[in-house]
Amino acid sequence: MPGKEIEGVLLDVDYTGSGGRSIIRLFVRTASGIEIFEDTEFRPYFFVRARDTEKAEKALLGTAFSDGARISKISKPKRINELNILQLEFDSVKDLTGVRSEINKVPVALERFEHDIPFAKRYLLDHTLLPMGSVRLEVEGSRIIRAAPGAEKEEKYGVCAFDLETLSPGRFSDPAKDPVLMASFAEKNNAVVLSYGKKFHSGFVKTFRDEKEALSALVQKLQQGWDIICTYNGDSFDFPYLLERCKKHGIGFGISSDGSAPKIKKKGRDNAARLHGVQHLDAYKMLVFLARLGVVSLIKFDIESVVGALYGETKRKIAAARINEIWETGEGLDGLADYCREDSESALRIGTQYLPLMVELCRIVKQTLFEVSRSSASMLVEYLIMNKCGLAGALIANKPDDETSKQRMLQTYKGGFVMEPLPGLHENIAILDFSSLHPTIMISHNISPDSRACGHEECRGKNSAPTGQWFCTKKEGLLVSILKELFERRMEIKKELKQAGKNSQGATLLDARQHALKILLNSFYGYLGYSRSRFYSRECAAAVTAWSRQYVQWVGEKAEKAGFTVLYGDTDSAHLEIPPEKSKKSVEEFAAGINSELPGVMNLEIEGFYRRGIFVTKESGEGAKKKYALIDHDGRLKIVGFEYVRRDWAPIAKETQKEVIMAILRDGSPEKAIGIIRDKVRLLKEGRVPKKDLVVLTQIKKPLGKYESIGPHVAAAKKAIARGREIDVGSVIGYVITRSGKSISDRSCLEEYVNEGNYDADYYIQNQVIPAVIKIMKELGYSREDLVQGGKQSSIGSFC
DNA sequence: TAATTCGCTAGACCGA
DNA sequence: TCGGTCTAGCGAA
Repeated sequence: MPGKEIEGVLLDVDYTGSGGRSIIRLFVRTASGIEIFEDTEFRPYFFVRARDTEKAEKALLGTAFSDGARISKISKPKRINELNILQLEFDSVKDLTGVRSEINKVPVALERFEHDIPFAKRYLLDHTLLPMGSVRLEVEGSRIIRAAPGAEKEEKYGVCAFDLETLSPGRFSDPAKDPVLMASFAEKNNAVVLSYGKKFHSGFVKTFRDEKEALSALVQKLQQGWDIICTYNGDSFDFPYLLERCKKHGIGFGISSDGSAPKIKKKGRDNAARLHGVQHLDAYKMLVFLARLGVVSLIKFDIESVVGALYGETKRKIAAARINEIWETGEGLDGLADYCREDSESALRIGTQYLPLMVELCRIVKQTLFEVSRSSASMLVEYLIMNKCGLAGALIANKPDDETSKQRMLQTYKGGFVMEPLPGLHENIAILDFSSLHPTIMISHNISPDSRACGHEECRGKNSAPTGQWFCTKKEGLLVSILKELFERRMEIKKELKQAGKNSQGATLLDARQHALKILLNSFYGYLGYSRSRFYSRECAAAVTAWSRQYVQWVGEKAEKAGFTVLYGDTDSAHLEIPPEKSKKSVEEFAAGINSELPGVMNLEIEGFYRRGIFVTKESGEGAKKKYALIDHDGRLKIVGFEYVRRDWAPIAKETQKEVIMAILRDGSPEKAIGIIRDKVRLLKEGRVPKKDLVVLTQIKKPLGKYESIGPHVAAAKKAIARGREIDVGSVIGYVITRSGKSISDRSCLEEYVNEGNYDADYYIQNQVIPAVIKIMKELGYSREDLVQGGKQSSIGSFC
């Protein structure tokens, strides 16, 4: 009897245990809400390799494992193109983990494979299903007969967010004692605050009799069939807190699609609040993930800083003590409600903004939003490799043990080539760079651990890296087959995007798609050299960089021969000075010539043309690498590596540097630059510079006790802790150098304890402003003395 | 259970 | 007190 066809959006996969069997559940959003289907047939399994499979099978069946863990079936896997492999199947995940941990009890040598892949992920891999994408099921009742991916199309998701404010009487809030004061709930175009027992005037506040009623109302809102619930730090705070308060009040907190309450799962070092079906997107975790991928660049991750950095809006912060005060006195309640509402609105805004990108990542790597938003670059690559292994009939290589990965960490290899720049001011510059250098080298030279050092003498002759490693030219490597697919898809999408136009209807989706692909493409090279990689190959990583050095240097040589002056180059780029007799067109022709000689998909593109640029000299007299400033023909500045782009310099120094660069590159006026510097020095000396322009931001990267060298940031942090402030590892602190103390560290103090005007002018002149601009002015023939009020005659002392 | 290497610079630290 | 070395953080690609 044929089953019913169901098509919907796959939100989640998990498993339940009933009667000693683990059963896969799919959460699919259909026209009638989020429905749950079960695949009762799919079993947990892993593989073992044995010299003699028959003996191994007997030995496995004859072994007793603890707690009655048992293998339900042993077979030769159809999936794997390798002999000597057995597939061990289990009734439950519990059986699998029991047997897996005691496999060495079996009296024949067995090597385990794919034993650490969680059951739900296993299901997704084996069925090539796309979470956050369309799925097609054949079902009988709620039982799945067949599951397959559906047609690719744009989906809309129901997204909401919530946030809590809690009481914290003189300490951190404790959910066992301290009530939730108010909760906010945001959905598209609407947000409300739920509170109780107090008088509010704002229309968006709904007031209840007590906490229990208010929280019940929140739970009701969260239960309305959402696809995604956003929080900001809900993994560590809002969900665990709400869970406990609901328990205390006897409120049913069954907001998951199966009616169960959120579960706090251990994930790495911290926790994750896991819902079933409906996806919990912790916008904070997502931003940490995106920051590591380089999608966003954020310093601090508290919501106020994030909103400031992403949207340029100042979001005020109400301190915990103030919240308590407002609640107790009843003064300023509407302000607090406002604040609470903004928090959930911000969580929703952040979540919604990056959702298209996240969804594409989910679909490409075939994992859920919950997993992907809490993952890392290496995990994304790993998911892709696992998917490919499944399709290619290959075993997924095991993770290295700690010892192996430690050993790997000690073995490094040579990276990209960085050319020493020609210091000074230059006019008429073109920057050329290789598009996606590392992935295109890998594709074009078939660099993959499984294609290295093949048996063919011919390949050795035709496709050897400068390191001497060679790669097969007959059979495509596994990583390369993945890269090629990603690369080709991205090219297609970019073409579509170009045709449709940046402001067209589907542009957001297409852009998210190409961005996701780009992120993945760029993650592969690093994964080759990553010590915990399943596909680690230092030889491959080194071959990639060796080829990169060869290509970029070759471009430089060609450019010189073509009559350009190579000013600088870093890893994948060449900065060329175009001589007066040459035109932009000659650069285009040069690039076209290079491209006609490049292998495979490698491509050199013109990044841009610039009117003027400056490279500076180090103290040692060499040209400084990774530091330059350019201005294009429309007056747009590009500042790279300079103090201006560094967070651990004071704004006064950074701003002065930018203005000086502007005066020189835009106006061509060193005199103007001198004037700017003198103005700033004068302001500093007169004590008129506001505190905010003096704050240096630095991250505390390890426990304060572990520092061998006590720098200003560590000193400031220690002093702050002595005053009762809490500073965690990872927090970014802002400090100011004050007047009282001997060393710089003695004089450093956390910004919040410093009064306006209390700063060491000498320090800010000598150690911040002057160093930031002197390198630039020196290129124009000016000395330290020239920066001083009164001109060349003055000594350094005159501005001290 | 954080993809890589290359590079700059500051300020502490330490021994003469 | 000076100068060299090392620790530390951050950025480029």
